Amino acid sequence: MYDKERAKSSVYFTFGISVDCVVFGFDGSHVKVLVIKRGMEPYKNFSAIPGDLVLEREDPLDAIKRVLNELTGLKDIYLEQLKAFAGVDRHPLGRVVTIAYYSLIKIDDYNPNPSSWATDAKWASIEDIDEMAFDHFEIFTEALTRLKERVRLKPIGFELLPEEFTLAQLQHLYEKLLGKTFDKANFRKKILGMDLLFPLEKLQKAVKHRPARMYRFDPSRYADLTKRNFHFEL
Amino acid sequence: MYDKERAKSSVYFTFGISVDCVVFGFDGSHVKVLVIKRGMEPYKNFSAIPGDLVLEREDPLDAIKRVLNELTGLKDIYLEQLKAFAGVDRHPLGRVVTIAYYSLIKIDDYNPNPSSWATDAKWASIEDIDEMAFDHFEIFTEALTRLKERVRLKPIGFELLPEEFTLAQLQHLYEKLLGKTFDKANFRKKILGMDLLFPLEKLQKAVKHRPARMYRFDPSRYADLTKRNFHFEL
DNA sequence: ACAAAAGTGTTACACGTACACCCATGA
DNA sequence: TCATGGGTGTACGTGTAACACTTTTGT
Repeated sequence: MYDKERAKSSVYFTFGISVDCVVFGFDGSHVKVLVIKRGMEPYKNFSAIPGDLVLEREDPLDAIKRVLNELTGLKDIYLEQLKAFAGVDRHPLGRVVTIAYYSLIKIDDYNPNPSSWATDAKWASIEDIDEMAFDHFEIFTEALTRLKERVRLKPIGFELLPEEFTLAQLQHLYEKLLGKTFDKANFRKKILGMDLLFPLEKLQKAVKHRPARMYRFDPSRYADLTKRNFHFEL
Repeated sequence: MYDKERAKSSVYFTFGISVDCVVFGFDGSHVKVLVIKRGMEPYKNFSAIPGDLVLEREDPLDAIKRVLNELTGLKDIYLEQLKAFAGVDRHPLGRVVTIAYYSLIKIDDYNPNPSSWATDAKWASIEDIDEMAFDHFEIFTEALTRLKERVRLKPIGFELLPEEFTLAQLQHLYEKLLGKTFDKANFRKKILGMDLLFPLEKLQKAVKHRPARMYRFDPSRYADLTKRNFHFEL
């Protein structure tokens, strides 16, 4: 994305604002991040976080929504600002202030389609990330840390699952995210006890064992509970 | 602090980076914020958060440390970035990206001295803050929200107390910060059970009741425990 | 009938809550 | 000796941890 800078006036190089977004997904087994492969110098062939420069009269939040929409075709994605990265020499071609976001998407909603877009994006497991262009590895690391903190205190894990999911899927997600295991029975009791999940009649299909019940997160229920001084915690 | 912009070249107005810091303190009874009174338009006579423009080749973290040092004379203050505020029209004189921080200081270390500095800064109780210049009220609100979250999960409350403090002071602080009351006996058991506080021989003095024991937070102890997978939580 | 995962019940124990009580100091 | 807040012990209930067990499906 920074490649575009080359085409722009040098005013942007002396002082640019960009937005980058760490996009998380979950494929049922691993927590994933969306990375793109840079096609140009600097950092040619390095992995990078998707992003773009912010236009002169553009709100950064609009800018990052634009980037995400162009990349994935999705709207109304869960999105939160992480922090700004603004060191003097983070970009070799001139000073750039980057406002970093992270977002959570349902992985089924976006399959990187190599032919659809110029940048080739793909999902990478978070354990496999090692080096990245610029200070993107640092951004990724901080985003992951923040996600781990947030997911314990806010019911945002559901953003990474399909609309309808089983409790086993949910448990698996939390186990991967928090890096520990839960007892099945206790996990169910705790999460169902919160009264945040709406049980559906629908059952899992085409599994070679007893099919699990599907659930749906009920945001209005959560809003109600919040007013009554309820605090999600896992 | 924005007043300085007037003296600078218009390049900064078309695109400036500034740093602002929400400085918290605790006087034993109330959580306080350091506010300055603006002496010039725009927002003349409004309260504002201390801050300044970032120089062309200055790291924002250095910039905010500079501002805090100029204002309070202190160094090595607890400091954390909140987030960036970068809306297009937040500043009437031109686009400014503000990186907001918050910091915690021991209130005894800084008494606003009206004669010592041009800007007159003073401590205000967080309940009394209502309106501020620019979007500073929003910045303040978000900083406070973040502080409330952080203080539950990280042992940073001590940054707001003197080096040596009593358990009653600590309890009071948490009660004001989290907006609830704790049972004295249970609070002590919990906090002392964490093994983070070093009990001193010293006792409280000149109080007209039984003097309380003084404690000191032990950061090295905390570092140790963290390695053993301990997680602070209150 | 078997494997595999869903789903439930039971018990022991740790921890939070509530509250009563004693202690040390200044006036 | 009284008022004030420091400091501690205990009893009770709730919630978490551990684990065994039953259920339902596909092969």
